[in-house]
Amino acid sequence: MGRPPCCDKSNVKRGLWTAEEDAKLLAHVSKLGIGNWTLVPKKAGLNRCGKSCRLRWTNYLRPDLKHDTFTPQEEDLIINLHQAIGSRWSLIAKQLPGRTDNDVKNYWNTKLRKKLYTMGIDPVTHKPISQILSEFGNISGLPNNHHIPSTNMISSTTTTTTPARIFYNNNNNNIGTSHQFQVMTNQNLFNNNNNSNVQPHFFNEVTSPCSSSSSSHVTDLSSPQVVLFAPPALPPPLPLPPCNSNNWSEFFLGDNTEDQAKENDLEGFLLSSSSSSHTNSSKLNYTKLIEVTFSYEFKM
DNA sequence: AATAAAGCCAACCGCGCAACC
DNA sequence: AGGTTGCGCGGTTGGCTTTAT
Repeated sequence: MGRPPCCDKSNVKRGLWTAEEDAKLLAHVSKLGIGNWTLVPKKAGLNRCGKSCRLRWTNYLRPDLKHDTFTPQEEDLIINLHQAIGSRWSLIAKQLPGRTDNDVKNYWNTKLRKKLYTMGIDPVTHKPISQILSEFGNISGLPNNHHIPSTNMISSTTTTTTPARIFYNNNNNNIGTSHQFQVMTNQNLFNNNNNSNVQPHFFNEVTSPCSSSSSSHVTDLSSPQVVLFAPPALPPPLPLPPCNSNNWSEFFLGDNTEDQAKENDLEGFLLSSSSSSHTNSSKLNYTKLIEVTFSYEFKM
């Protein structure tokens, strides 16, 4: 009963692929195309699991893949989409021609999360870290000013001159408006009389309740050298969907197949908006996506 | 130059769902 | 109808490379 096993896992090679193995797989797929992956290793003369072959092809050998570094436009798009839909890497990758979900995921984990931290933004919620700390103070019964920096001050460990761009949905037809975060070094800070009441603040890592990252990716923010200033009056934060995949399914599926159809609409929207140029259209697409997610948020 | 720490990314793991028998 | 596997996905890890001390 059922399908036959794809391979004998105890007898297949694992680990890094050699150039020879790559050549065999490439030759096989180029000649015969992608069929049943479980049959590929045998036909291609590879001592690998079919699943391993599929991953090698989709993440590395596919001829349409880009192997160069991510462009600033791609970075923007990833950040915006991550804010909108979370870590749904396959959907995000579909918006980036030539990039795989693994590429996007790795780039996010190694570069973009740190970049957002540096800009004083929590990469999970995309809220200013100061706001999270403030909310945490409220939740834990602490007064907002108890060991918490003022709401427009965020500390970080590295220096940068890259402005933070956050898009908020204030549910008032201003979707897509941006706020610039001014990045100041300590030297700038203490030369700035207008901010003389602001003191550098030390705090430990801010963890998200739905962070699923391994501990090896902890970011230490205990030695602030840079202070970020957010606008004094932040617009309402973006309501975020549930964070784990199960909740996402519930989030979309909600009650019945009608919601499933809406999820398909979302995916259809993402696919239809795919473009090799992410300059102006990416922000437009993103704001459209926010509107979609909001319709679900408010339905619950 | 040697060693440790951090960065990076390819590959693996495990899960949910659909397909298959 | 129900057990099993294939596929696709997000999360995690191993190990190589780069950087710092």
